[in-house]
Amino acid sequence: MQSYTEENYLKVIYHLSEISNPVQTNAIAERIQTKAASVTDMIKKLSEKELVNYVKYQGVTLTEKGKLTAINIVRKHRLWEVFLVDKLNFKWDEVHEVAEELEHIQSSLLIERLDEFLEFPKVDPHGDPIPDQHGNFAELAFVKLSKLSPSEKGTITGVSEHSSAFLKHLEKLGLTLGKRIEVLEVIEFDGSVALDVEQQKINISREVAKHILISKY
Amino acid sequence: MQSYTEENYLKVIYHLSEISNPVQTNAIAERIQTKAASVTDMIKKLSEKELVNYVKYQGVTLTEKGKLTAINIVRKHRLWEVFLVDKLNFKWDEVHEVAEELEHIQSSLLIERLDEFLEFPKVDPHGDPIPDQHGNFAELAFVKLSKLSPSEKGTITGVSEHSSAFLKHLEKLGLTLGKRIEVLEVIEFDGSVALDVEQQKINISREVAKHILISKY
DNA sequence: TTATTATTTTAGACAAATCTAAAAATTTTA
DNA sequence: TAAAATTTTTAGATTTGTCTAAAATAATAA
Repeated sequence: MQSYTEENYLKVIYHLSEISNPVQTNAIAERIQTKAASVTDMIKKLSEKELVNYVKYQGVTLTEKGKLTAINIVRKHRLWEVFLVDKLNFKWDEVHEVAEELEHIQSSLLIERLDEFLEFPKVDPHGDPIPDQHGNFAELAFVKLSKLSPSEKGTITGVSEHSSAFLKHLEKLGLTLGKRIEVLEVIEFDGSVALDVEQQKINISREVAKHILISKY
Repeated sequence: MQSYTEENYLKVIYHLSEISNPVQTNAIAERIQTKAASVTDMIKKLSEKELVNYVKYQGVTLTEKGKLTAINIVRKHRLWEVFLVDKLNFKWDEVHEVAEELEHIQSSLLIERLDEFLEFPKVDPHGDPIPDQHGNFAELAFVKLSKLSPSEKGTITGVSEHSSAFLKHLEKLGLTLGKRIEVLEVIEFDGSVALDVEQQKINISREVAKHILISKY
């Protein structure tokens, strides 16, 4: 069994390793809001427990065991987010912090019953997939909006950035889950994208486009 | 804001002070599964934060501030128990440990929404009353006999345990529906209760008293 | 390819919560 | 009421997770 803190490190390493692998000490420190020295200490501890592979100065990767633990926390986090939005009427930009706490509750009975109560959801309110109890993700076909070319169409099915600033920005632009979009133009100068959303032409920066997930069907 | 550990101490002191006030160091140590020395340390800390009144060797009482904090944790615990039983089909004897964890989640929005979702329950699955967000308990038609203080009177109007062993025990003691009782004394040692029933003085354990419901009118 | 800069690790310290062992205070018993 | 037993507190140590400052390593630039 891992401590609350250890769980947080594993989760953060899991998320960061989707961007780059192995994960750097400083990247973890920034995400966890702590100092690099503290990260090194914790990494050593996780390494002794065989939850991560660690080579000095080279960064960390999760072991199979560490990855399963991390995915389990992600599962709990996303199920709780569904609960908060579907049952308690939280808005999608209000759920993250509370789910950060709830994800550490230790009871597999609780989480399986919650899954059932929510009718086995496959994605969370941000469109991120929810793994099953064995750590397997359902196959979901989506692409970053920033990867689409002019004239390509699709439906917004998720985001890969969950700060409330970002989510509020999207709401203001009318870019919410389920909306149908078409790419009109990709500006060479800065990579920004011109879109058609419900007959409205809007422009978004490449930074924003990168975090919008599109299903092409 | 209090730590997880501080919250636990406050909650335990709150519950123990219903049996005897002030609360002894050893009583807390036993409940929290720790050593008396550790309790003394924590009590000093809580005292500095003005959450408890502490006199060396005399035990502790909660301050108004400490009591409110404790009641708030009790509120959260009981609301989560209702959720687990009513929504996730937990049995009433499976909920306690999970609720012990859930009660420490910090989000008043969460707890108010949960209250609403559960349709503002007044009692938890064990029949214990759920205080409102200001720490007030609703006046209930029934009170557990174990909650009465010396000299309080009432009429036996129900039980919250239906095993035949328990019911036979009550018959033997003459504690049947409709009988008028008066609490003579609550024994500090084990929380057992001395009663007057039809001019007879009898003693019952706290465990039994907990399952006898009294109407005070 | 050496110098500079950035990143990471080590060493030693600190705060929170706990522990053991011994001392102090209180309560009970004789 | 003095001795014995119990309860509580103190003193000093330990564990977990963190920190600062300095040293080591790696990456980048001249």
